[in-house]
Amino acid sequence: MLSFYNTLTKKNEEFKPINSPNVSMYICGPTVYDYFHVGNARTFVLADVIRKYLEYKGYNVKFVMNVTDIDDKIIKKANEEKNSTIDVATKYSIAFFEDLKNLRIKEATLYPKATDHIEDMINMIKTLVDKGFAYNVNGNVFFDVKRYKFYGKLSGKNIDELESGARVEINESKLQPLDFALWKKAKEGEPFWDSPWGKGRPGWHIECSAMGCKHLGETFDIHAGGNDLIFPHHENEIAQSEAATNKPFANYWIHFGFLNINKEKMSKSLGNFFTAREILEKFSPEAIRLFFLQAHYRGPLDFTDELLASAEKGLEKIKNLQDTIKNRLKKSNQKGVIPEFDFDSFEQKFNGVMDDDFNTPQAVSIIFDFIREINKAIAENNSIHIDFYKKINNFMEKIAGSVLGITKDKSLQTERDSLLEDKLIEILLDIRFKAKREKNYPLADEIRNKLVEVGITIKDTKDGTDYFRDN
RNA sequence: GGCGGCGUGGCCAAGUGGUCUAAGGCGAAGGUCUGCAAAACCUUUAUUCGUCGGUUCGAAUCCGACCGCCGCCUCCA
Repeated sequence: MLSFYNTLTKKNEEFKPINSPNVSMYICGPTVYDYFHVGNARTFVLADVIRKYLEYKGYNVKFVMNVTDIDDKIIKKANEEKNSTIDVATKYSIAFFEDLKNLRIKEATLYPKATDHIEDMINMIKTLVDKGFAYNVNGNVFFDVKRYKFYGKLSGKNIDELESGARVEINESKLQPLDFALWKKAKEGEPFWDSPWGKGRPGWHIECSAMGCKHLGETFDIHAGGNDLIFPHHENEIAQSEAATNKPFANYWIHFGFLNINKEKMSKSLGNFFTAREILEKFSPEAIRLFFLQAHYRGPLDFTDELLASAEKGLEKIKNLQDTIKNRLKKSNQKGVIPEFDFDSFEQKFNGVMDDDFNTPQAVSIIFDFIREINKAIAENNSIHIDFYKKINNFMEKIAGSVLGITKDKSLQTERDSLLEDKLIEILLDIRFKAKREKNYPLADEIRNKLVEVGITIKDTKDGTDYFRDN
């Protein structure tokens, strides 16, 4: 039974989809005005793992991630780069998709763009104006937070206290400072769309409401995003959507903890950030994912090169096992033994911890326990039946691969392997084996060293010599 | 000021009332295997969970106080 923490109710709840086995899930995607940073990457990877775990459990997940392609920051960037907002958005959208792919994040079912949904947003704003939840001041339309009596229910904030905080921008035209823009009047030279309130563009919050409702329904299952979106973004989404539809917007709200630099939030506005693509140049996507998954999704996590390096090191354990399996699958015969091994109990443990608020650190520890036991089983037996390796491979692919994404990427592997290369290596290993048998160690070592020079490492084992290519 | 979170071994990080003398990864030390390697495996590395009190038969886990750190309340994953 899967249960996880719901920000809306502030407790763990059993997950009951509206229309099982279908699950509707929305995650706030990027505003494409720059490359996204590692903090964003954490959110995207974690959402990816949750989505994949749901799929692993048999749910059919409709996973929607929006792309905000019109917004103040894009306009600003366009001015800086002396470019059009469309060019800026296009450039960084392309980069966004590349980075997602490089992080081994599964493609969403849909990536709706804000500019493709202006009509839907205008309609929702119209409804809000008609119902008296929103008001127009000179072509700017604001949501009246006082009219929506549950305002603050997600973030646990109270309107009056927020006002006394006095950090909210003073804007003469608003009824109260917390009111937020649904529609912004276009200034000179800014991109605009026609609307009943004149030329302008949508406010930031309305797009998620409009696109969520359109693609997932007025009420959907899961809405996820980073911690800092709880207020005001998600609070505002709830207010708008529920005021417009009279229905609950999303049933479960999941929020991810921050990635910090020296205990401080990594953010574009603080300038202490690394882009995901920078980090991908230094570390493998699997190591980055492992690093994220070794901490709980709701807590903060400090980011340093040292920590990434230790994740990269840990990942080698996984890779080494995969390499071993790959070798054995190639040559193991049908005659060896099949060691006793309880694959099911590992899978059950994995399910158990993931069902409990997606405890990925424990899930990872189970993978490592599994690897240790498997390595032991392999070491203890002289000749192992190929079926055993197939089972190991299936387990790893199913759990560590498909759900967590911390196994070595297969597509990369197959590209690098050529049959001819394999045969040549095997010929050399055969010669080396004979040399060893005749105690001609200088020749044996020479072969090994020469292979290392071209990026092939070999390991002598009870079942012959394994070899693998360095990545 | 309001709201929320956190403080566990050298580092990272699970665990939230008994199975905890506390998982897993990294690091360190020793060992097994090997012609030597590599990998793997084994052993050791927190009788202790920020501090001080309390509740309880029993607490890292609940309560209180204190110390320290961080986030949201403004665009932000």
